[in-house]
Amino acid sequence: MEKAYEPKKIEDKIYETWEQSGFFNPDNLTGDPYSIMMPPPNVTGVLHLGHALENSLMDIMARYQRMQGKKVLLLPGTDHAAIATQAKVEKVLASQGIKNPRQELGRDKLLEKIREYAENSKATILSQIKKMGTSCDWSRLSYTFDEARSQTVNEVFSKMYNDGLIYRGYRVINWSVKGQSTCSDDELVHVERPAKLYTFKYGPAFPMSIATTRPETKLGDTAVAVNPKDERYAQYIGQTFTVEVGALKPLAIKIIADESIDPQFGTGAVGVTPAHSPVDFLMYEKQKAQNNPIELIPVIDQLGKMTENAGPNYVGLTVEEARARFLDWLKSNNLLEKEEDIAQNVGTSDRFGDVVEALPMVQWFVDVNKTIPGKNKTLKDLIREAVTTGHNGDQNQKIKITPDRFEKVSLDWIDNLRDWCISRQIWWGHRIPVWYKGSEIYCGTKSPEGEGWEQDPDTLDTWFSSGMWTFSTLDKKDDLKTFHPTSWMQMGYEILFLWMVRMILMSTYHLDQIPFLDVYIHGMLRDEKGQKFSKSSGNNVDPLEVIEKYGTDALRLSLISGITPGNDSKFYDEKVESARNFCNKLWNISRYILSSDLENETKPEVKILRSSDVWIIEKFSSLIESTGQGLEKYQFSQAAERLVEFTRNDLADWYLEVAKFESNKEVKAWVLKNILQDLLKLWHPFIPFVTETIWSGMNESKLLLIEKWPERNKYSSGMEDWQRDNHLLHFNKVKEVISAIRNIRLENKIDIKNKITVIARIPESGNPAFKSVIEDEQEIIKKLRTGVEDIQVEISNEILENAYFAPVGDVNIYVPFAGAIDKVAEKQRFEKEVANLEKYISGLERTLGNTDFVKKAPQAVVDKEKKNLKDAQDKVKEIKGYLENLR
RNA sequence: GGACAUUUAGCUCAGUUGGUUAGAGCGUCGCAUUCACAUUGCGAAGGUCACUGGUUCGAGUCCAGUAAUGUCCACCA
Repeated sequence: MEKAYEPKKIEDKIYETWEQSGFFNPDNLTGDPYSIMMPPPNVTGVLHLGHALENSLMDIMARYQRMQGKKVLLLPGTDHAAIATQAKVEKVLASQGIKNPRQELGRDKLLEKIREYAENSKATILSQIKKMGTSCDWSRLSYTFDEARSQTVNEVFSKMYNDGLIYRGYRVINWSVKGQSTCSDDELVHVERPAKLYTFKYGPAFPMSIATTRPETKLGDTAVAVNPKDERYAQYIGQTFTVEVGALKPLAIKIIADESIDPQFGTGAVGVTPAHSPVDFLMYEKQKAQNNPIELIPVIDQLGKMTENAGPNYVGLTVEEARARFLDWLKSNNLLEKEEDIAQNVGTSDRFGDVVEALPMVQWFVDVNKTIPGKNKTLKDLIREAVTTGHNGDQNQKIKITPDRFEKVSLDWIDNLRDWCISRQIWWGHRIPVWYKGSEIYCGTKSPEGEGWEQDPDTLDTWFSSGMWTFSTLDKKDDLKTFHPTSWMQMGYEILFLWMVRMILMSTYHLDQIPFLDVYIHGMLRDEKGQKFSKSSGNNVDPLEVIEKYGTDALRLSLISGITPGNDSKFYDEKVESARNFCNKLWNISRYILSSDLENETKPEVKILRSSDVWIIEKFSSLIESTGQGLEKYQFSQAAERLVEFTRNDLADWYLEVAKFESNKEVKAWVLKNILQDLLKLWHPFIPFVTETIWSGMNESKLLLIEKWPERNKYSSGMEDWQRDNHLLHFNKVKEVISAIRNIRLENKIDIKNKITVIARIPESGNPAFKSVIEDEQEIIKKLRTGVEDIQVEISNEILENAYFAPVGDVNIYVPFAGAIDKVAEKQRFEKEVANLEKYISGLERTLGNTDFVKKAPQAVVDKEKKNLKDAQDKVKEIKGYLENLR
């Protein structure tokens, strides 16, 4: 074995071995099915650290479950990411001089360009996933835009259409002028910006003033809404006033009542523009439902210009120009009353970046509030059910969200859910499976027979297809039956509403099943300063570079260290570095163990186990349990932390050191060999490459990848509890003694090469029998190792006078080394300790003197406290006695 | 405006159902080194657990309020 672990040399080779073994494919595995669908990365570019984190989490679970003997499917894939990809490619093309790609290239050519880009990006992404060591089944690789997935999209669309859950309607939608497409409510990013709030009157005779930040839209006003309880305006409700503001026709403004109007804000009266405000559109619909309709006048078009309706003075102007002109008109007519600066939240298009315009258009919508035929439930109900009572009230079909606080957030979101606009005017995406011929309309999975049918030019919202990811990917024979609902899903909180909820909607509607049993929400990665990673802030980290420098295992371990569900975490070089160091530590531990003589296949007899053996076996046994539990509860960080602690502190620093002086080679061989093998198994899900490499040096033919998870009972020592406890107690004392000796030596600057004379006694033996003199630290370790009696040494009065006394539990050690002892420092040290102890004692006494405590606290707690008190008092007595002698 | 989260050592974070002396890693400082490992080991210093009040025999932990920071949602025109 090399002196240091060098990941670069082996990682690719190992991944290849795994892949060729066929065990990434569940068809080659047996056992209960366990499935994870990889959230498909967008084909807009390369993977970033967030993806690396996700791959680590998923792969840890997949490998752990595989070692549990399950038939594990981790299904990889990519997402065509409709708007995101088209926007990206258009930007690239623009930078190459094709300023207006849609017009200059046309539909087919532009799609060709995007496809080319997407394929490139896909190839890069897939190779990155492999680099991460992700154990996914490449034979089931999926793409949201491939044949099989598109087929499912058409099927589900048609089904929803036939169920009347998808409709085509004229409604106000979010329109990106820049992208020339709609956006759903969830694709908006709200940005705060300074704006001006203008207060004005439509005309001198109009009974009230209104306030607005968008004066130009007022050319399309058809109502003024007031709160019905507002006495100032109650008399006007129901009246219509005709005003002349320069629009094509005079505006008929009806005064309507609406509860949502805040009488305190502005003038308490709101100009209603049904065509250009989602809120106002709601009022428009409400009025219509109450048979008290108001008009709807679009004054802005899809290019962001004023329409004819806006009047001859405004038609063709941009909204900014129209605004200025309208304000001029208000001013010159003395209608503008106030102008104030306010902060305003505007919705911008997530992908194109421009402020969206609210426009009325004919679009396709998913009706979330309509009763599903034959079900007495709406889509909204289905989503709610899945996270509360369970699908159809079945608790086994309830989605568990970790951490659970996201359940509440989801419920709030569901309550506010409005009809989902699913049609987009971009070209990159699934074409809406609807065909028109004259007034005829056809919806189906394939184009209809006959001539003259024309398909709807629009494409579907990308989330419509990704919502089906958990089942559209399972198109192989029996896969759906075997792997759905999927076992576990992980995602960042930022796509909770965009994706998680839509998967629930699609799966419960289409399959009558929840999409996944468990969902784990992870936080976002931030840089050292807590800032988001992004290209624009220049702090982007390329996972491949990190891998190149430190190795994949180090990256994986650092990513999952220090994270807790749902909370953001910071990522920086030092973290990877220490993970890399750890991998190397594990490598060297193995190197050492494998270089020693391990010829023993049989478990040693209980009676020849030393206390250190019992100790490490017990520690390891509980490690098996805690690692498993940690993973079952998705406490990745904690599980890894415990593993590090065991590997580094317990195994390397204590057991291996002490074992160097172990005389019983057979015991050592069995313990070391077995613990090392099983430790590699525990570590494998986290750091697969280094563990597999070490493993391959021990087991020529078999892969660690499919080894069974260690059994705890293999490490039961088979001894009585009291016996085991004695061993553990003893070894803990040994550790204390060794530590104390180290301290003494260090503090007194005793060279390790000097002989230290150590004299110890066991107080409770009552009659200290001193036997031998021990020569140096390593000798001490050896002696201590074999039994307490061995370190009892003869002590003369002469030695006692110069003795250094360190109380360490029940074992007291005297180190006569007169010349080196700084008595003043020692005195201070002990006085401090006494002070601490006394503080502790007085606390305990207060507690124990409290009758309520004795009555109410559990007996075990009281007893423990009593024992603690006695121990502390004894210790103080001893130290005080020593301090007396010191004078 | 609403909701949620966070606040513990210089930094990054643990702290399971309340149990009395609050932990780790990094960093700092000191020390060690023929050893499987300098990608190492040992040790020390460093914290009124944001603040105020409450519940309790007992609060970092539960409750209420305050402050700071962050995130999400939202139709103040």
